Amino acid sequence: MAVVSDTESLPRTARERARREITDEITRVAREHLASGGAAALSLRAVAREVGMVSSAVYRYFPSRDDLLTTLIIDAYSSLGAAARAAEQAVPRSDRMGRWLAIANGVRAWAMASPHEHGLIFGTPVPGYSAPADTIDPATVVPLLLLTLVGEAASAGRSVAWAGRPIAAEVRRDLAALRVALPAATSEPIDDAAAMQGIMAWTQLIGVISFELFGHLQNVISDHDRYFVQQMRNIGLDLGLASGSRRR
Amino acid sequence: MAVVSDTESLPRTARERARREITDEITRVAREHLASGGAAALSLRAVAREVGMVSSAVYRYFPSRDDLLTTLIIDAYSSLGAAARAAEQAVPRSDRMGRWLAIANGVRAWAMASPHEHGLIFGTPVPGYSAPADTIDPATVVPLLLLTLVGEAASAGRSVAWAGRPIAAEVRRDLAALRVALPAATSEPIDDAAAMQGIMAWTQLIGVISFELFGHLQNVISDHDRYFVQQMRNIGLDLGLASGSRRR
DNA sequence: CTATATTCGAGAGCACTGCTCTCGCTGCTG
DNA sequence: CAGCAGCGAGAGCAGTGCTCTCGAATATAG
Repeated sequence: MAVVSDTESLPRTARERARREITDEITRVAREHLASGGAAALSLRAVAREVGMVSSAVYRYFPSRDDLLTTLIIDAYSSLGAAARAAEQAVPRSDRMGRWLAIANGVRAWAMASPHEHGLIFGTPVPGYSAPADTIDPATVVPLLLLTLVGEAASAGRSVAWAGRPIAAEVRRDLAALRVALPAATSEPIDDAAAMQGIMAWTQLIGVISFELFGHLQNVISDHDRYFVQQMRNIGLDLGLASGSRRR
Repeated sequence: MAVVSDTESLPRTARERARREITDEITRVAREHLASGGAAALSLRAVAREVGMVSSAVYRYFPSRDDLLTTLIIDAYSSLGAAARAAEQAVPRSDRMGRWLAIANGVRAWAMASPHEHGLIFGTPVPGYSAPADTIDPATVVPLLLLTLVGEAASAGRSVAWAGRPIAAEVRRDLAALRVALPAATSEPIDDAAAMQGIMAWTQLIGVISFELFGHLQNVISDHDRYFVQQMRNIGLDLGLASGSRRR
């Protein structure tokens, strides 16, 4: 008798197996519909039709359309996190600027390949919906990657461009709480200025991509590829990720 | 016979007068619905009911729901631009850092007061919708305000933190086209690095607000007010807007 | 001033949505 | 093996955007 955890247990009965398969099938079709039409165009009935069920049957698997969307949101976060991680690991760990640019380009490439997924997690939240607890974990992957990177740079004697600038006590408190969430082994604890600028880099990364994707740079930027890496390289320099000798 | 321009002419007949009033009434009610429920909850039928018409009658004034939304988008941009302008003009023109912070706080205050309007213009674009030409003009108010500010700082001998960093030729071309859009009288033409960092400030401004509004800083930042001005002040410093003597 | 043309509101209707409830069938389990 | 829980189908409800037709009010031309 294999002991299995009560969450994510293996399907024992045929019913459970079928349930899992059908659930997967529904989410798979839903993901396709999301990818082609966006969240607003995601119709539970249309998904049901394509799966070969009547709409009411889908409610055996997802109690509401929003729950289906929540699943897709978690999916999107995971997929994004995986893409960023994969991109980073293709670069030698000593090349911190390269890793930052790899993450940035990875996140952007993911967003361009799945614009509606990007819109789903970084765009306007759906009306009655509030992010359930399941989403906060996969959502932290990329920002944690960035903060780790800044921490490593600090360990290597690099400091952030904002180092030494005064920070309000209340903000320091928030940043302190954030510090403990970092994997302490790989880096020395980052200081407040580094955390501040790390979050700004994260915000800027998503901001630039969203601006491009949502059309806010139309008639301004034509060569989005080059503009993006230009912007990201500058941010990377401010983060203290420059290649070459220490302390510039 | 008063000669009137063919666009925005005064209502001459009773019909035209009524048409204008009813159009305004519809947009007014629609704006209320948008404010309380968001774009997704904006129902043409519900608006019609509240105005006291049957739904098909509304189609005499707006050919589709998306056209109603477009009107609301333009409204939102105008309102945002006015808020930013008003906030800036309450600060003495010589205090550039103060003006930047006023704009930033003004934009944020506007977004907090009208979160759904913010989501409408900076969030996920509505499905089949592509921004009509009417929106691009009011949309440029705030970024132009920022670039002007940076230009003035340059005239005063201040330079941007990214000054001197290399910029790809293709990006320079885009930035050159942007330069001509600026009101040349008030400032000397800004250089590429300044334009680059100006757009980054604009992106960061909206990015931070969107992150706050869309809940991406939950469990990270608790004192959003202070965090925001902290972030904006740092950006302001990088923009070369520091108060005090020149060339720090 | 009258006749014609335009504009407009109402109503019915179509195809679609999310969601609920009931009714049998089927597979699991005591 | 009997009974129970899970499941799919179907009908139905309230709502949506949008179209079309039909009188009535209004503007314009003769």
